[in-house]
Amino acid sequence: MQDEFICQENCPHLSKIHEVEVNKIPREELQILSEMFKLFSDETRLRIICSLLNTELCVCDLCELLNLNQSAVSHQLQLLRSSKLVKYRKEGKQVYYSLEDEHIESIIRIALTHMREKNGK
Amino acid sequence: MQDEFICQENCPHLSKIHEVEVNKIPREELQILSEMFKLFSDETRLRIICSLLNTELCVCDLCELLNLNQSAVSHQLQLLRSSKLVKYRKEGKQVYYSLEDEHIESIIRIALTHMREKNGK
DNA sequence: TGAATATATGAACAAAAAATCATATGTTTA
DNA sequence: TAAACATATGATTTTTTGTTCATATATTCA
Repeated sequence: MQDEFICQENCPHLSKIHEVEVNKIPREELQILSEMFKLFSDETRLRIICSLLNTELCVCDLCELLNLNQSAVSHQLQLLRSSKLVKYRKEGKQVYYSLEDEHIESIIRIALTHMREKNGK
Repeated sequence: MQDEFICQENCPHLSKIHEVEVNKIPREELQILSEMFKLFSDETRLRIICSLLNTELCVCDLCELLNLNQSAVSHQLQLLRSSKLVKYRKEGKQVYYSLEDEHIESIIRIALTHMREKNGK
């Protein structure tokens, strides 16, 4: 994982590097962040999240909406749950899922804006 | 990928499902979005992105900062480039990378806020 | 022009994650 | 309490993704 070969001349730019070092977000936070983004990075999970933007839904609704089998949906919900992106409540046989908070919607909205600017017509 | 078994009784909730269907973000957009989030989902790439939050850096600076070899960094930059998250300019032998726009910083900031609320002490 | 430098990239390998399958758990109702 | 139903979960297989190694490209400078 380590390198032997590193630039020598005017590169690397030591003062810049120092500045970035000083202002950097702690490594542990970045690790948690990357795990969070990982949850948004799978299309199935993203579809689940977006389906929950305006309403709560039970597992079965999600299967129907996403045209996926129950096991796949439950496995993904498990991941979303354990990272606190969704919460759930039980009612009889059913389990209703909803988004944990409003940040999630904000993130989706901004990402959409960026995406439409960059990739949109 | 498909299911034989789908809930039958009061579930699925047809009117809810219909509402979600109507308001849903188009599938192709979600696919692009998920690819974008995928770029944020790897810790190495996230470290690259965050290093670029306030300044442009050349490949070699990034190697030094992240303590990674040049090939690994270049491969990740290639991904970030092809999804238009970073741009670059060449100056002599060096190539300077910077973030494409401000949305990227916004996304990081909001995600950080969410994360600190949920996981912070 | 040839050597040194900075970066890019193809291929191979290793690690991680998603889907599937089988089955378990927990709730309702006949 | 047994059957039906809704969901969860462990194990396995398949697919994706990241890193490394080797090498290619492009720029500078002697």
